[in-house]
Amino acid sequence: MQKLSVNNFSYLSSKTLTLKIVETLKLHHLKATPQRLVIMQVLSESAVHPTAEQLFEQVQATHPTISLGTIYKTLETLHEAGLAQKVHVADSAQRWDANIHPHHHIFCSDTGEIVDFEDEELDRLINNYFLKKNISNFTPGQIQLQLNGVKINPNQPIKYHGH
Amino acid sequence: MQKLSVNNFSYLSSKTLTLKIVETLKLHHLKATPQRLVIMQVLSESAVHPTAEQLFEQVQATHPTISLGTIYKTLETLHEAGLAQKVHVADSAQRWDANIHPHHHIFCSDTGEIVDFEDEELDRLINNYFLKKNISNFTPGQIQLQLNGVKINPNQPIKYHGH
DNA sequence: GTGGCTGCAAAGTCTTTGCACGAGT
DNA sequence: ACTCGTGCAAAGACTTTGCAGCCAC
Repeated sequence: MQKLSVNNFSYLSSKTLTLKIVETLKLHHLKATPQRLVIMQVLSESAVHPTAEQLFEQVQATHPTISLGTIYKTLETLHEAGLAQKVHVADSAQRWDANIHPHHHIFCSDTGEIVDFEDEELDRLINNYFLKKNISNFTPGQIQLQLNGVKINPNQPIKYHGH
Repeated sequence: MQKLSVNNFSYLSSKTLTLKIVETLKLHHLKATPQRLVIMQVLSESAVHPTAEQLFEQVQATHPTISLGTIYKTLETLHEAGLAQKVHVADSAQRWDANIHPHHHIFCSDTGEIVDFEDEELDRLINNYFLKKNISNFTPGQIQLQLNGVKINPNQPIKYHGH
């Protein structure tokens, strides 16, 4: 089945994004409920890799009746459908990423900030390496790299060449 | 301060390992209590990257009076001293690793198994890459790679060239 | 109409905390 | 002796679950 990433459409207007989300949900045989639409939209427009709780707070601003339980269930459902990724970092509740394209993470241990890092050259490098390296009794899948460190100026964003 | 990894001494007899652990603790100005000795010994001899609970069960076999709370506190203390690493994987409580040498992880999403992966060539490759790549407003530290996948034969261990 | 989804609240799991006592230095 | 560490139990944080009613299809 074709997989559509929710947040590869950030150039779209909010209305068009909603349509795209509806389409994506239907492709995965999931009902396009208003709750799911909001949650997916907020997650896909977020840059912070939010926790369920953070997502809940943001969603509440416009949809105060959506419950925290629904956020949890929806995120798990999206994950099972391959529409959201879990991100695991130190000393934090489960965090979420709408970017389902294989990618890496830069993690600031001071602020807890996570920045997506995507680079073909790096992927080629690592993939070539593991092709040479024989790992027996194991079928490799996604490779995820995490670059830990600290921000120099906490008020400025982390950037990298290619952004 | 010199940092000693607890589990770099697996070739040592149990008695010598204990002495090494005492020495390591004192180096870090931590009291060498029997509880800490057992916990460090069990962790350093474990291959499964155990959770606090799993460690507790193993410790109980020989030291039934050590409490779970002490396991948690001890692990956190060891972590702060740089003597134990946290390992974050999907759908699991916090897991622990006595190997504090920078290294990577192979993770089987079927069995939850984690295998340490250490290779100089890979580290050189990645470090060179990030030296070229300019990431601004960020002081990079440890790079951790996780190779996700599934075991082919669940009853056999995962191995790789160089093991 | 029906099956899947939601809201609610309760329960479950994992982890931290406070405190009095005990032990290592 | 003094300070740090431990055991215990309670509390806290995070997440899942059960179920009745509702809504997208």
